[in-house]
Amino acid sequence: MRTLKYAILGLINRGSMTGYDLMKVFNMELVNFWYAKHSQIYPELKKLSDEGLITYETVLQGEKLEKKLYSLTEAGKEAFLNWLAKQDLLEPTPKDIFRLKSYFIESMTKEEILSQFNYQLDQRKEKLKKLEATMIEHPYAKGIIDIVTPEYGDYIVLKGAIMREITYIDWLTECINEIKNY
Amino acid sequence: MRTLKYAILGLINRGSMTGYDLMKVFNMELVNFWYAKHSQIYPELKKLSDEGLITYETVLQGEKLEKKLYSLTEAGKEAFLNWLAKQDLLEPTPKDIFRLKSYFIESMTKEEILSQFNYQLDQRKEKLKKLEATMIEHPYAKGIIDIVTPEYGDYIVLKGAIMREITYIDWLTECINEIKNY
DNA sequence: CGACGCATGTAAGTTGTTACATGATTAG
DNA sequence: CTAATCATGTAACAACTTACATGCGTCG
Repeated sequence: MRTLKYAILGLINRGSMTGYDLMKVFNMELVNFWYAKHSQIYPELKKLSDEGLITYETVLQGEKLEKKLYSLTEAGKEAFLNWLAKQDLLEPTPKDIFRLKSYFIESMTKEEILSQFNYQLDQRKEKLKKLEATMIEHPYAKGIIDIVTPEYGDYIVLKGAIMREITYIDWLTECINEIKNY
Repeated sequence: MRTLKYAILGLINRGSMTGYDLMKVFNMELVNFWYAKHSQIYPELKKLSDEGLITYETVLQGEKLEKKLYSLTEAGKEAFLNWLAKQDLLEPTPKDIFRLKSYFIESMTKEEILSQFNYQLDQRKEKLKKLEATMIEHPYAKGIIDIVTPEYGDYIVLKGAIMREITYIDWLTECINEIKNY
């Protein structure tokens, strides 16, 4: 489905970027729903360039270091908007190793189970704390709602990530309590 | 990380199965946290066999149709239990195309946004209904809790899947209301 | 006897990860 | 000056999907 393609087009649509910029955005801002390594990004940029969806101008960083600043062509913008407007069927449920292990819970001792669940819980709580810290910094956290700025997209996906994390924590906690009382 | 390998070992550990059985279990019972096509399962079974983790006996179904009934070797059982007991760091957050599109919400019109979110909501509600119907059928739904049977694993992952779906629906609903009132 | 499900496999292609490879710039 | 970060790429491999390919069993 070439999702990476459209993720890149969408980001460049927000403003011209280099491959390195894209890498940082993927692995810092979008990491809660999409990401990619630079080794996947650079070849994809080459491909999009060949397809005529993006162009670049070479910019000098300092004396020698060349970087490629990409922007969308008209065709690129159109391709992105078509993808965005297309209604998709539900994706297959994401894979989850911890849930898989939980499915096999009968093969663990009570101690092992509690140790596994508590470790998972600690990590999830840590992650939630970081997400909530990001939310506090967010301009929209104060109740300003203007849905036609990029910040609104940032905001709703962040809210979704927090809700998802809380639910995972609730599930772990319920399981732990049930197992403890057994 | 060879997760499919351990998923298969875990399922065969519950009882001898054929490749076809595994396919059905993956795509019906485990589908909420792991799955695989038969084209991935058969080569993996071959590999596990070569590694000495599983063996099979050929069984006749009818007059001519041969099927391979797989079971774990001692080494296979050990490999599975070691994997199960190993504590893992949090996986990267699963990718999600709908959240990605939501991130780019500023490039959609209000009508497009509402249409997208409502379509997603309908599908998610449909899915939740199916999960809840499965839960009603489940022996553990009545409150019997015995954590040392395979059914307990089934039960907690199903509960987790329902909680996850409800949260997704809540998120969509909140977004829709916010956008409607804008 | 026809349709659907059982049963097993391979081939080609896409997506994503890990490792290899190189060099410039900037902040302390 | 040196470590971290900026910057761009390729190669090999692993995981996964789609399509190709075949044939038996069972139910109506």
